[in-house]
Amino acid sequence: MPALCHLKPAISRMSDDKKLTSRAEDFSAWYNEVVLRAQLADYSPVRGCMVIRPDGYGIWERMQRALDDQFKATGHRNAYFPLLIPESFLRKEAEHVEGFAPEAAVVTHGGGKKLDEPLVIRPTSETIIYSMFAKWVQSYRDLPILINQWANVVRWEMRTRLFLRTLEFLWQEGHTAHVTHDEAEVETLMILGLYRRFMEEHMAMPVLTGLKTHSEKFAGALRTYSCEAMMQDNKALQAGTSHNLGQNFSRAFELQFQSESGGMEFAWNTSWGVSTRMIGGLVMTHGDDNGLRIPPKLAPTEVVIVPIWKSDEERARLLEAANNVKQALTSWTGRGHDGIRVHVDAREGIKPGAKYYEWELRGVPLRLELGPRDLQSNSCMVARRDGNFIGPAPAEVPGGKAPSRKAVLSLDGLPTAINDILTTIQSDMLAAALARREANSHREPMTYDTFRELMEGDGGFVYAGWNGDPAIEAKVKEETKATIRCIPDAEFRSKDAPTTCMVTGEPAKHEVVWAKAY
RNA sequence: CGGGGCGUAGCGUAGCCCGGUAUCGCGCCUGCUUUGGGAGCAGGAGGUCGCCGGUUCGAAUCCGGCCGCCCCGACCA
Repeated sequence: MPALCHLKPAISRMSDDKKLTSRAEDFSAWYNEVVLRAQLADYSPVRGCMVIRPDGYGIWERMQRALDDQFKATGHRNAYFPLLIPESFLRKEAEHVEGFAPEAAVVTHGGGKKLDEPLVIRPTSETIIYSMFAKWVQSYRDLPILINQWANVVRWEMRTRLFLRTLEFLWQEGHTAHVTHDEAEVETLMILGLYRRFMEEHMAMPVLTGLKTHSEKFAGALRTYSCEAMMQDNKALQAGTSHNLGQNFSRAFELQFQSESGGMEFAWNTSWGVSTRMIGGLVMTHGDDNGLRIPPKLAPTEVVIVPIWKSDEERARLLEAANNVKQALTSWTGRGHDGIRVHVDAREGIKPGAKYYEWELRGVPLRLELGPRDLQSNSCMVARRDGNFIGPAPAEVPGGKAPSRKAVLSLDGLPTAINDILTTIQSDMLAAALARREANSHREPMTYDTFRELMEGDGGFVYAGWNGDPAIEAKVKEETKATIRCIPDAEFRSKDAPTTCMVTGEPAKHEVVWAKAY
């Protein structure tokens, strides 16, 4: 089928070279190679769409599970609203149309006939959801409504990147309706905090939270808050958003309720979402020149066991031993009902070293090597994907050679030891990512000239004063490609907050964080 | 939509200027020897050279048209 000829990834020097393009050499080529070769995703026959492969989807499933538990714990329930939305719905909220009309995919035909009214494939579901809420709400007693849905959405983007920006992507969108503005604001901020904790604790990806400026907020929202992460090329990735929608959609869809005092009032709404884009963030936060590194909590496979044998007799013995170790780990109850997720690489005809490289590329946090000598001593060799020592670093090695980063662990009590190491990896990854972000954040007094040089060079996050004028924001974007990522929440602000606007020298209205962004 | 580049095996490519049905590497399959950091040797499978048309005895190669993809500029989780 000639139509499939464009499926070739646009990547140079991939197959004839076992090594990845390095991050320093070409960060975006590196990213594409990691995503493809770690088998997270592949290109689809349709431009801008992607297939999420089992290893990528496995990460998504773990993200879903952790988030879904949190949504449920905070009183939300899942529902599902349809993919197709009447085009007229999109038009009912002025800012919303403006924001999404250009990137809407529209269905004009069905059943072989032209439709009376075109249907839009949801770019987001505010319109259909609040129109339904309007049917379900009569009284303040019906509020709040706390709904979440896991769904796919379509936005006809011009330039696409695997996971970061595709025409179709998977996400979760929460939609709530409340009696008061303040209650909606509390919900918006609660979810923002929930996202932040998820990104730190599960993704090991530090984020700063804050308020979006008017030009960067969601079309149709009163206020948008976001989580912003720093990738290894020092660009910002907006990893999650939480919106206080005010009464904009309530008014558009007549979502009214009778209040305690008997009058009719419009409900106050929030919406919030995170998407498969987070997987791209994970790759660009933790990956190295050997490939992917997945934090244990999100890794579909936490431990890979590579048995080593020479003869057939040894092979049988080692495979049995490997499976016994796997059994001990998967059935371990030390962290509740979920055992440790283990894979035994029993493939023949591939040397152990080749397997090591492959599992490192694919990001498995911990590798366990099991050979005849280990069996003899009732132990195994363990290596951390993040390259850190297991236990304290050896003080010195004779001959000045680099000390081995593998450690010998006894097979007795192995699950506990492995679990401890996984926990350490998880926290070390967060600490490393946090240190990297801080090392590339600039809180020193900054002139606009210095800022421009910085944005032409290494980039990073720049904390600076802003007079609050959208025209200045636009000018900086025009001149440097950097945008205001957010007006940071209190805990992220500088101790000595800038008092003047970086560009005009006028009194600063806010301290803001500037960066180039994905 | 403007500017640039490219479509040859699963992937990366040579050949194209100077027409004679296709090169090499990686991967894949089989066998033997290997297996504690990317194995070696031998054999093998796999391509209507993006599509349509033209020139020609003959087109991957020359000519025309079309399609698609990638990169750079105006939008975005």
